[in-house]
Amino acid sequence: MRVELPVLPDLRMDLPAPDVDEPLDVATLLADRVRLSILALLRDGPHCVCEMAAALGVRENNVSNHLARLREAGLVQAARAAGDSRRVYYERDEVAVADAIGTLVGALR
Amino acid sequence: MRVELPVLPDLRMDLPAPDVDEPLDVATLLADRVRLSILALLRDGPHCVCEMAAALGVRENNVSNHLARLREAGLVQAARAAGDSRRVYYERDEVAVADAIGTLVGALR
DNA sequence: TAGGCATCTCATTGGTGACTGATACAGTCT
DNA sequence: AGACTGTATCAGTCACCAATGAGATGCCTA
Repeated sequence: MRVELPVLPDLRMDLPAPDVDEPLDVATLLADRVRLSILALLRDGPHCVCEMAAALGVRENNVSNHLARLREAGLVQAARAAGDSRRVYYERDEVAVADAIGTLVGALR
Repeated sequence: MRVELPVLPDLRMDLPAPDVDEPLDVATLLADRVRLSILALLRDGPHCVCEMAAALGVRENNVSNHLARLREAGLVQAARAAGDSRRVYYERDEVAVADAIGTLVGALR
């Protein structure tokens, strides 16, 4: 859809490039089906790696790889199960998730 | 950081995969430096292709490619300049941008 | 009309990142 | 101890997507 502008603006060839490094990191982190699904799965409480791998139909080491990236970003935390500490349960850091969203939204508003 | 869980949850290997198709599309669209920068540049009013290309230090056809994707997603609109209709000014569709953000945020909350 | 400018389109190519496979590590059970 | 489960790590491979290059289109000016 194309609308006519009322006046001809003069060219501004000196615009500064916006700093999008941080929001870009957030968007890049979210722009993967497995990672985004993990964060969605963890909305309603912690889950272990094997549960998430089964839910998403991907292999456990693959999930583990993505969890490592979410961990490094601070969006999730790991906790060994008390009864069987072979299993590692992950939960979202809600504050960090909210911060990340805020960073991304802040770049657009 | 690793905290012990109080009890051992029983495994839930039947979790449904969350539907993240739409929020994933949004995140994928934002997860590019040029596209995210374009949306940031357009916060304070319309700009033409050459202005944005200069600001971002990339070639015009490259910017045009990314604008085409943002257009298809409905996030920006094109308008020929009234005085010199060679130039095409782009502006954000604020409603569509807000919707896109809402879609992405909704997958995480 | 010709020539130049601004933008668009599209096929090709290069680089980044996700998946794989193998291996290592941590914990459980007999 | 040894076998097994669950998770983590890492190098290698492959697919996808952004940048490029060439060409086309639309508009302006002389």
